[in-house]
Amino acid sequence: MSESKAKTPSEQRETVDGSELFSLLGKAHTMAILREILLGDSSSVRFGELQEALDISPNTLSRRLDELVEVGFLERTQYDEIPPRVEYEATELLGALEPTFRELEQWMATHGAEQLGCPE
Amino acid sequence: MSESKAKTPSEQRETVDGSELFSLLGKAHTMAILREILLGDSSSVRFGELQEALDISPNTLSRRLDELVEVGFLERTQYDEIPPRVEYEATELLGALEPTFRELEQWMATHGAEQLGCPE
DNA sequence: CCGTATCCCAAGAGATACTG
DNA sequence: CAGTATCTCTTGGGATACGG
Repeated sequence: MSESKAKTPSEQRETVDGSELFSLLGKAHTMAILREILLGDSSSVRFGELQEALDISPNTLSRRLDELVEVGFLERTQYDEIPPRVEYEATELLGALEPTFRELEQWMATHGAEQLGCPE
Repeated sequence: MSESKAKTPSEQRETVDGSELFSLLGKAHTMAILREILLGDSSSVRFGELQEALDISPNTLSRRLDELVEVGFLERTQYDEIPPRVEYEATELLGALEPTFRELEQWMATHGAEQLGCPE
């Protein structure tokens, strides 16, 4: 079992200011990504999975994931295998927000919004 | 007591889709505005108040308010007086989101974010 | 497989000046 | 007082091609 994981050094700031955070939430695909990870079947997701499920161009998805890691919402784990594998999963920080998240979804369901994320 | 109110006709859609909504939340000053109205002392706010309190240029503030009215978060009431007066207040729709909103604030307080909104 | 590097185009935010 | 009209500048996202 040579797992050989490697968490990205990730210069994650301990403090995140609110404006930055909400601005990130409003960016394209962010909510869809979080939804996939937080409310999806598995607790972790691979790059390709997201790309396929949400139909995002790789550069945009990459940026979004970076940002989410940077604010401390996601944790990136890289497995040194061939072919390469990378998993993203929710941090505790984000986990603490899950109830709120579900509440939001509930609210949306009540008011005619079909689903989160998925611009266009 | 010549009140002479006038609610803006407001072509408010009944259904709002999630992406549009989160995108709006992420736009500059949106959260700050909602915070001011939802968690502020008074339940209604005037244009000038917001402009002063949040330091936003009038055109941007105007756009933001329009959008918030359009998605059904705010209600605009115009008083036909001189000088003109306009009040914005939270709709029931937004009101239903207040617990979630407070939860979010709580979450932020716990994690080092000082305040919502206020970009830069 | 999981990205990065470029280029281009569109949306958005601020400054400023002006109007009902 | 409460906005609108422009204009400009920046940011952001999609497409595509390529790299470890």
